[in-house]
Amino acid sequence: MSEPRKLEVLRAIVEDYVHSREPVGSKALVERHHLGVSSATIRNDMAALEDEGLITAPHTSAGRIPTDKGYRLFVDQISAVKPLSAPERRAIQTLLEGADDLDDVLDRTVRLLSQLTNQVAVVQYPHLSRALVRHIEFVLLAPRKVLVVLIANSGKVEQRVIDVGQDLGDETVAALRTRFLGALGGTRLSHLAQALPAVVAATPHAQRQAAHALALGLEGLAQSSREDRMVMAGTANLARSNVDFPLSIGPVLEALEEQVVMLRLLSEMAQDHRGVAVSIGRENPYDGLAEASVVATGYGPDSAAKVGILGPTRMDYPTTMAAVRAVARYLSRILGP
Amino acid sequence: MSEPRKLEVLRAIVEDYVHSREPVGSKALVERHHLGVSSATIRNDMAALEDEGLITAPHTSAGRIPTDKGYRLFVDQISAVKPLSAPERRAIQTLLEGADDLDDVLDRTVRLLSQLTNQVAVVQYPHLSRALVRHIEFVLLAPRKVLVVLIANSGKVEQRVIDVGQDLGDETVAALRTRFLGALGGTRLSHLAQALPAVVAATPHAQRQAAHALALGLEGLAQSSREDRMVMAGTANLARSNVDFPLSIGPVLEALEEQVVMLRLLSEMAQDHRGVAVSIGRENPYDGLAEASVVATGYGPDSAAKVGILGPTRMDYPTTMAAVRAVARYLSRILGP
DNA sequence: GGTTAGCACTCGACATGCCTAAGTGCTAAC
DNA sequence: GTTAGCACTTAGGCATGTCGAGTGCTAACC
Repeated sequence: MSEPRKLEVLRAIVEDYVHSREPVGSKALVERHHLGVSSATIRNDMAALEDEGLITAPHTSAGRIPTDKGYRLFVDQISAVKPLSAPERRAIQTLLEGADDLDDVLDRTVRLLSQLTNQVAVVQYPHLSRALVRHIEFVLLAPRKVLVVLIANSGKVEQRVIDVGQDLGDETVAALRTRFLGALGGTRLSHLAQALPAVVAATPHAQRQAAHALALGLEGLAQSSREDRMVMAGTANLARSNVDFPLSIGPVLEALEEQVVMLRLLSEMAQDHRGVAVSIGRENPYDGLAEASVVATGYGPDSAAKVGILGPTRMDYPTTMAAVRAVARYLSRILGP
Repeated sequence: MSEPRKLEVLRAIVEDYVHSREPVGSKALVERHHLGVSSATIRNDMAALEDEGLITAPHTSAGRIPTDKGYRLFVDQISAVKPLSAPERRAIQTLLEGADDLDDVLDRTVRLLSQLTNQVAVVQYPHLSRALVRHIEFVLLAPRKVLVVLIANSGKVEQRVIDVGQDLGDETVAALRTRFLGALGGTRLSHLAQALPAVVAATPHAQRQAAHALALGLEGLAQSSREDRMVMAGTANLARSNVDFPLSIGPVLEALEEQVVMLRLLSEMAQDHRGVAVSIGRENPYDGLAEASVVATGYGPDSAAKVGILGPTRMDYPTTMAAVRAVARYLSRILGP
């Protein structure tokens, strides 16, 4: 029994099953692939693969389907990343280049990626720890409520309403704004937290409380903007692949809606040597995704922000990985300097 | 055959069917409701109701289920809005009062509403045609790219990157900003479009092109912020009520994802005398929602922005309508002055 | 030792036939 | 206008039988 052929059999099983959605048997295998041996031999190989936990039979007399472990081996050792077709590349390029806004870019990206892969696409907002403070604005909404706006030179705008804890007038707010902006304009967002105490300390005693509240607000904005939001598209694709989620797509939708879950998942995934991270079935920390796989990769500076897709474990990994990687590259280029 | 009893029969059918999800027959009807007549009489009434297109039989020997038209009559004439339970009221109040940010308020609102009704909840961002221009900021990102930020006194911030069509320096941008802000600060957003040409006309000839582009950008922001975004929660509820969407929930998810569709739908719905708008099944202009109903109402000033839910036509309308109305009221109160 | 042919066995998928329960529509009597 | 009774329709459950795909095992083969 030769090792290489066993891997070849696994590859064939994965490919056929992904293609047909039906358990694949030994006979069909020798017919569709020219393996050079008889079905009986394949049966022996399959029994070995089953012993190793790489494939499993849904019931006694059915073909085999890959397990999570089988997919993992397939992704890690067997599959080659398929290059995208020329039209696909062109579509990515033209579509993404038409965008102006950051929101617009990300929106187009997820739509594109979901269409390309027929899965749910997600993209995380880019981090901006490297960005500089471009502008700070305080807007008095009510005597004690101030809208704090932080504009970074990267083009990102963050805002939040905070309670300053004391009544303020328009002039005071304007003065505070000038003070903060003068001291902090041009500061790196990542250094904002260290620079803030000095500004607060320098304010007149009467405004100290408000200044403190405002500083906290700004710090929160700089912080939260790091890994806050994500955009999503193509949830309807989940419904189409209804059959692939035996129980229901409910838990999957819940996971997608709980952005915290998805963001943690994305950030915890480690990219492999080819620059793409894959998390398969029960490898996912979240139970609702036990029958789903996530394919993701980083983009932008440090590849810190993530873009990826989510679909059933039974997916075409090589093609999907290629699409995710290609989109991430174009995205990096567009957002790059 | 008495008219009042016929309506009573329809009411009973709707209530039983919503409760049991099974076609309801004449015999079960007289047992569960004390109608004071025999099943044969009910059968005659049901035949009449079927002739009028208010109910229908899935197959020859099954009970009847309400048609869209039947639900419509039920909602319009028969049902009484159920008041919420005291705990529910308290939950709404405490949950919504803990919020600070506008984003936060809307986010909590949809989550709450989706839990309350077990449906998908949507809420549209409040309009700000009445709001005033609080601040305008131009940030030079690249020689020809400027980030335009419009801050309204309502606390809403809109942003967009535009191509100004000519190379600009930092000083020029600062000058333009001062010019625009000076001329437009305090203007109503709804009057912005009228006020802009004068500002453009007053700029030096060398900056005219950029000023024009910036004006267009600002106009777009004031415009788009009207009915731009919406927030959504509870899509997982769709999966739970799988059975109620015979074909698939795919088209429904598509509609929800195409925010334009939902926003138009919401804004086109007319509220009835009780202040709630209901759109049932095929009444919806969008084909994908042929088996869904939308219950919505306005909130905030002029009730211009909408909040509501989407679910299967087979839903508990009275309770749902009560929940939507209650949440809208609390929302108005929180966002009010 | 690895490979192959052959065979008994298992089990899901499908078709058939039968029966029951639910519900209807109609008619004739009240 | 209401009711009782009855013939009729049909979905769904259940038992049964058949078919085909696929497996595991054994014995023979290279």
